[in-house]
Amino acid sequence: MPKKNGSDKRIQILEALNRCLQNKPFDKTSIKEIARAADVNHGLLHYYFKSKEDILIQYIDYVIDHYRSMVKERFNDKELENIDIKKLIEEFFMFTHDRITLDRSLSKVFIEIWEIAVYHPAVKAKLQRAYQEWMDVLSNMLKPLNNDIDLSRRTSFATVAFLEGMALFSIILDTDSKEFKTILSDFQSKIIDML
Amino acid sequence: MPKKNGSDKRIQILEALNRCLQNKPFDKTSIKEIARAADVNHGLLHYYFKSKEDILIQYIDYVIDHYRSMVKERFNDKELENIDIKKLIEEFFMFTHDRITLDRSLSKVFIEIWEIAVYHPAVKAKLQRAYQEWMDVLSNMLKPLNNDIDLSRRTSFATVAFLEGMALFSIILDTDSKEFKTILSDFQSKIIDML
Amino acid sequence: MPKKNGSDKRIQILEALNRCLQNKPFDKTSIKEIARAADVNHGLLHYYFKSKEDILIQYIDYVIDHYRSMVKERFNDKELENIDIKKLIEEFFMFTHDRITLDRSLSKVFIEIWEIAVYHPAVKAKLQRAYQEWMDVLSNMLKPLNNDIDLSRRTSFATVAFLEGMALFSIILDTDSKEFKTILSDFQSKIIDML
Amino acid sequence: MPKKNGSDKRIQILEALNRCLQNKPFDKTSIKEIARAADVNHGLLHYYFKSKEDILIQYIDYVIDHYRSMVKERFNDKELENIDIKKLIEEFFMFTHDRITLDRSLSKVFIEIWEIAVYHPAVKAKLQRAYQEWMDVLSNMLKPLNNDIDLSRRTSFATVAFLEGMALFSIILDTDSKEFKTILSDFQSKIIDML
DNA sequence: CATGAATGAGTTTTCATTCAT
DNA sequence: GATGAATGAAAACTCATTCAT
Repeated sequence: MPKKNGSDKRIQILEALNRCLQNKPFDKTSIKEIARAADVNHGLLHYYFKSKEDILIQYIDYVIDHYRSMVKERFNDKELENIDIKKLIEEFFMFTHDRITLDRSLSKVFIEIWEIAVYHPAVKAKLQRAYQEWMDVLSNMLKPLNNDIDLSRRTSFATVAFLEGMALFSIILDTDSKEFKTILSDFQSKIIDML
Repeated sequence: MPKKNGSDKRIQILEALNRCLQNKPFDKTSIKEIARAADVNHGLLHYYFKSKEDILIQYIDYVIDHYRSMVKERFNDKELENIDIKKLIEEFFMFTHDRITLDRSLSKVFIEIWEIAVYHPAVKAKLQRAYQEWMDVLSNMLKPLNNDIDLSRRTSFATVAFLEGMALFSIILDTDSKEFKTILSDFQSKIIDML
Repeated sequence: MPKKNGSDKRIQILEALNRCLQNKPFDKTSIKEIARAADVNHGLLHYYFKSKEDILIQYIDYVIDHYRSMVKERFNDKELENIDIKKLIEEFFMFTHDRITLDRSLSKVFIEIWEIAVYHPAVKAKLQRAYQEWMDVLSNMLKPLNNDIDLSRRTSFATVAFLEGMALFSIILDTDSKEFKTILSDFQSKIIDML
Repeated sequence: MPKKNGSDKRIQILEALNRCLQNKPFDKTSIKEIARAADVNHGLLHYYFKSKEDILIQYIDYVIDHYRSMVKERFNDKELENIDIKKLIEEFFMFTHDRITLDRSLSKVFIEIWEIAVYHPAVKAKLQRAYQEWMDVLSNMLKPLNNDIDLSRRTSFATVAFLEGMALFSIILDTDSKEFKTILSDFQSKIIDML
């Protein structure tokens, strides 16, 4: 669904918030700052959103949906059905690394969302659903290789946990980028080998 | 006159903050709330700490030091020198799982600290040091097994990333506790096997 | 839509401060008191001014500009060019006495501004400029009478110092008003005679 | 009355306040700052003084008494009775210029006291008494020269006003020190000539 | 839809003052 | 006389939210 640029002030505001979150946590970002970043009048934010919290919720939905649809587009296609499963998993990892784990701007935002989720049940539920989906996609790929549903599920869980840990460390630790990628792909090949 | 009562008001306040952080993020916790939780007058917080931020910084130091010393006590002992290295690593994982990864109250706090670190260079630096130490301890244990410093370092990095991802998921996902522990110990044995 | 009402809230607030300063020094006047005197919500003061200090600075500018323009209007006119110089000086003193030195409300405010200037370089600079202008106007009037620039400048300096001392005493000492005016006009005639 | 150094904590505190007032107005100087400057515990200030305001009042008394006694010592002596009156007045001006008008630290403090006096009747009364005494001393010197009590009083009033205006300008305007002294002594000789 | 003035609750912080030891 | 912990009132300032235009 290509958004006609500027046609939707709502999206414009959510993207402004995304930019703001690169510099400050949500709680320290005022509605006026978001408005300024979105280049709209601050009063207008209350026309499109019923409260500051509502902006946050819609923003989180927006981010999660964005990545959910990215994954869906790439891996739910029919054409993938005939592909070699190991190759598919490899592609999945490549995609995940490049588009998610190594996207620093996204990782920053996710650390923020984690923290919000800890204290905010509705946000927590959203995250749970998103992670569940992610694990399910991976789990379904692993199943054919070992024919053990539980093991596949546990392996997916561990893998996603590892990836999120790596996303965290990509922001918190100032690790050399080459080293970081080596660790990521080492792990990936070990997972594949193990199966 | 030994200052027996009142001498530990500082700790009392930091522990009150720890309790507060189980319910609310730091930014939404007012100084008066911390004071109430610590059962002291709110003005006193500014007697012991120069600002709200100072409370946070001292709290983070307190938490990190607490765990650092726990690890130091357990694994820097001479007696460990003669122990079987595989057994030592196993013990290290058991310790880490029980005292850190599975401590939900601690994990909650750490998600909060991660978020703060993203936007706060001094806090980030503290985290970096703590994680580095943790990785170094593990790395030093792995080295004798594979004689490859770089591999040991990367394995430690991946392991700690995985553990932090698991800590995150212990809070964010409502996973069955048994399943969670299984994933944790599966991973541990795979690591050990690999070496 | 011409902003007729509300457009002058800024002036309204500065004039409220002027009234407040008749009763209390600036530091003892709270923002809420100024707001009450201006009959506006206290939050609004932070909408029009970025801080309490900013109110003060803008107030001082307002006061100084007010008097500067009063003097400019009266003495920078072309028509003055042909007038008898002694008469002009006489008029200048009359104007100064009536509109400045004998304006008790203004003198009160100026004593406050002096004190602030002592510790506040930016305010000090504003005062310096204002006094310099005042001395220059007078100096330019005296010059034709004695053809000595330095003497004119020194006489102006002394005169303005005297007038400010008198303004101070009009507030601090409870001198009989008639006596006070006599001293003022005695001095004026002596200055004129001397030249 | 030589004060045995350190024997009188009260004086020690008042002199600390004097030092503080070189940097900050009284209202912005905290009791703890005064205590630190006096090198005494801040709780002690409330032993020697009943409130912060009491420190201020006693300080003002202390300053005024100090200068009153300086003048008294110098000009109330019998030996002055036989001296040439013009010479005496000259000495009086010299003394005043050197010890009061040109004492920048004192002038700073006096600007502060003026401002306090504006809003504080008791302080105002103290200042009135001090200025009255000063004018009386001068007036009594001038009387023999013109045999007009009223004129002498008015001349004294004007002279002291001028001197205080000059003290003000010595702090507020950054006038060249030589020029400043010239203005001061020019004025002095004109006064003397006039009589 | 858009604007920006207005509101008022809530936050951190300061600090004179008290008081037990 | 000293000390320094403790108290609580009051201050400046922020900001989400409302609303008239």
